[in-house]
Amino acid sequence: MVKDYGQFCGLAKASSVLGERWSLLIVRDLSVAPCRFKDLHEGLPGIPTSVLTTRLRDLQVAGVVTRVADELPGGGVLYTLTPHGRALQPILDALGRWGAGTMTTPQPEDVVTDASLAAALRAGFQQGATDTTTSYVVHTGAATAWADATPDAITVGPGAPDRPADLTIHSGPQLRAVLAGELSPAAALSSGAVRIEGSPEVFERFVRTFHVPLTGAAEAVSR
Amino acid sequence: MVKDYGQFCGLAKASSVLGERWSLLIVRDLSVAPCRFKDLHEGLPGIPTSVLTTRLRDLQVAGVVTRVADELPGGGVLYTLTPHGRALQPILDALGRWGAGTMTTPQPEDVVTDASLAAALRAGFQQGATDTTTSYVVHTGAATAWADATPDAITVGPGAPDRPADLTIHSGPQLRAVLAGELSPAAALSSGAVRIEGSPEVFERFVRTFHVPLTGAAEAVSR
DNA sequence: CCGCATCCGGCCTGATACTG
DNA sequence: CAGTATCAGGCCGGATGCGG
Repeated sequence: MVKDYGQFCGLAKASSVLGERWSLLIVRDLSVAPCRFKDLHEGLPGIPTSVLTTRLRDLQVAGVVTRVADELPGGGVLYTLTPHGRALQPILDALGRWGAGTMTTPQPEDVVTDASLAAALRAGFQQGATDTTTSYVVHTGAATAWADATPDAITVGPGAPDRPADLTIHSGPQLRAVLAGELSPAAALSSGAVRIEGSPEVFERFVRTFHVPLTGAAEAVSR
Repeated sequence: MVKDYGQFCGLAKASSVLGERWSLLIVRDLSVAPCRFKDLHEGLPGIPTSVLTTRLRDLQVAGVVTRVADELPGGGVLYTLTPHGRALQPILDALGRWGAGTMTTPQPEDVVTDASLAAALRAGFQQGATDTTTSYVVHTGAATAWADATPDAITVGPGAPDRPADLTIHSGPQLRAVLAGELSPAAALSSGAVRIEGSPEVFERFVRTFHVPLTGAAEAVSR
């Protein structure tokens, strides 16, 4: 079904499963929370429904995704990661950090979705950066996600949680610069780039806990 | 130039750079050794030269690859990974281990290249599995690669080295089963599936040092 | 509505041939 | 050696339709 590379190589097999357009982002969204077809379609602006259908089927065949009936009212179908698919999470997080290393200012058409924000928080989590347990809610652009951080574990999810958080953050894309260390938390707050509900000390802890540095890698092309 | 996903997300950016067909395998080959155009073309059976040209150009623009004149006699052009590209190595190794978890017997048309064999050895290296330093040469199918293993570091390369190794291994695809723990080193030797130049004790050390278990993840598809 | 299947224009891939 | 040129076929992107 899926196009292979004709090599007996783990990376080649992985690439034939995950290398097609949209596949990695589908797994990303499912790694944050089980999704219905509609959730995936809305969280992946631009994906045609036919391609989403094909990818979900191929990911099932590859043993990455399962399709189960939704028990919640309204019915529908829930897509979930298998254990094999869940094993991709740390790899996707590492790839996300790598890709974030060259991200500074978003392109005009760049959007942030709930799932991508949650995945970014999970990827940026610095184990041992703090010795307390804190709950966060982050709003940036039209996206919302929550994170519960303990000293050595992180739990994230899309959207807003039911319970109030220790710190709620409202920001635009400048949050990227703060997490990269390019903009100090104090400056971000005083300039109004970031608005918080909670104490500035907890915001500084947030910045320490989720730190994604810039690696600035774009180099000249010789041609 | 490269197609983007319109998301301000590290994983989406990484996917637009590495997600196109052949890109990951090009980076894999370059992570093992600098390559000339011809080396890449021969190490990636089936890739059209036009696609290879396009990918190399896109990877240069993304700051992953550099193009330099070869100093060696005969001249030519050498492609190398930038520091940003080299940062992908542990991620590719992890992806390779993930993909290898479902690999058992190769398809009839599956080949093994020097670079993929070297990358597989690097990916399978178990830090701390041994307290000695050993040099290996592995032949499997038409591919050859070498590895120098210290207790906590691995160096690999394609082809055969100049110096003789502590252990030389000749095998077919059964080596995969041995490294997965499905076939004991002793059984592999006595059955003739693996032939070695060196001591069986060192071969057992090899198997401990490069261990890639099967995770068997293929699941039923509901439809 | 939700989860697809179908259809169509256009771009990309894959194969071959050819050039500096 | 290191690519460019060309072309058929397949996949992607976008719109529409349809059964439960």
